[in-house]
Amino acid sequence: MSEKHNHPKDEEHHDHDHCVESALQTAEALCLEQGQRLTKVRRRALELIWESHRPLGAYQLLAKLAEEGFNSAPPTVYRALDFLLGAGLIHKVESMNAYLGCAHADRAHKGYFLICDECHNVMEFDYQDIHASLIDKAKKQGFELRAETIELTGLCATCKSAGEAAKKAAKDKS
Amino acid sequence: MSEKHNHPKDEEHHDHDHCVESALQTAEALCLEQGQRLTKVRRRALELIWESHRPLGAYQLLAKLAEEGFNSAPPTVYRALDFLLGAGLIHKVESMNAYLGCAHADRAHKGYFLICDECHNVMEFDYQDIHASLIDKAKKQGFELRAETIELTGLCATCKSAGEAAKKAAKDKS
DNA sequence: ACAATCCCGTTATACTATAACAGGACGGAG
DNA sequence: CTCCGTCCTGTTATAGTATAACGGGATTGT
Repeated sequence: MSEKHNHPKDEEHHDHDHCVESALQTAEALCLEQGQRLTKVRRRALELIWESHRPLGAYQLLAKLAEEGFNSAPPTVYRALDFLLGAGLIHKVESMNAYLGCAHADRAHKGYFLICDECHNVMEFDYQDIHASLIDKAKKQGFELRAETIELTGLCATCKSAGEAAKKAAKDKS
Repeated sequence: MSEKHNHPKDEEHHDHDHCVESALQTAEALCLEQGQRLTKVRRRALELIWESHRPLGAYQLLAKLAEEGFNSAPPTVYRALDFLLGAGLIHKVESMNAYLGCAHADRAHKGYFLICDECHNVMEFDYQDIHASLIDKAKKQGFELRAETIELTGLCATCKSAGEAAKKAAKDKS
C-alpha cells in the first residue's frame, strides 16, 4: 500500500532509468488517449523531473532545460508544469514549492507525501482508506472534493538514525 | 467533530468579535504560560488575521499593519507570522500562501482544511481518526512525524448550489 | 489552402520570502 | 539600580516563485 519513491538509497535497489522510461511511456499513452500533445519541452521536463531524485523547483528545472537549449524564460517551465500537472503526470509539493513525478499516473489516485525535513527526500504513498474517509467527510459537509494536498513532514528513518547516532557521539565526547 | 470557521455566512450566526476576543485571550494565556512575549505587532497581527473572514496573505496583512503605523517592510510581518505559527496560534495554508487563525490553539490538534476554489473560504476541521491513522502509517515506515499539511480543495456547499443554479438558468435560456 | 486552435518566444511585472546588520527594549543577576 | 545578555524591531537589499500580456509560428481538421 505504500511505495518508496525517489530515494537515493533506492538507486541500489532498482534501475532508475527504467522508472523514467516507464513514466514516459505512460505519459505518451495517456496523451495519445486524451488527444493531448506531449511536445518536446513537456516531454523533456517530465524526464528531468523523473531523473531528479527529489522534488524539483520550477527554476531548477528551468535551468536544466536552458542548458539543453530550450528557452530560458519562466513561462516556458510553468507552461510545461501546468500541462503535466493537469494531466496528472506530476504532483506539486505545496509545502516545498517543488514538483515531483507522479508514481501512479496510470490509475486514479491521490498523492500523499512523506517529506523528510533533513534530506528533503519524498516518499509518495497511496492510502485508499484515508482517501475514502476524506471524501466521505467532505461530502457530509456538502463539499465537492476536487483535489487533496496531504503532506506529512518529519524525519525519515535514515536521517532519524543518523541524528541519533550523532547525538550519541556528542554525548560520549562530553 | 467538525467546525465551521471564518465563513461570511457565519456572521449571521455568531458574534465574530467574540471569536477574535477569545482567540486573543487564549493567545495571551498561552504566551504567559510559555514565557513568550505577545508584543504589539504580534498581537495586532493575530487580531487582523482573525478579523479577516478568509486566509490572509502576508502582504495583505503587512498592508493593514502599515495603515496602522507599523513598519511596512516585509520582515515585520514575516517575523510576526513566524512567531504566531511557532506558538500554534495560526496555520499556514500552503496551497494558498495564506495564513489563518487557528481555531483550537488551546488544545493539541492538527489543522485540516476544506478550501473552496470559488469563494476561497476555508473551513477548518479536526479529524482525530485520520490523524491517528497518519501517525500510525508514518511510524510503520520509521518516519517521525512533525507536521501535517492536509488541504482539501473543491466547491463548498454554497458555491456548489450557486453554480448549479447558474447552470440551470443558462440552460433554460438556450 | 484555409481557418481555428494550440503552443511557444519574449518582455515585463507581481507576488512571496529571507539575509544581514544595526539599534533599542526588556528582564534578570548582581 | 545598573549592567549584561537576550530578544525584538528597523532598515536595506535581494532571493525565489509565478503570472500577465502580446505576437508569431506550428498543427490539425476541413
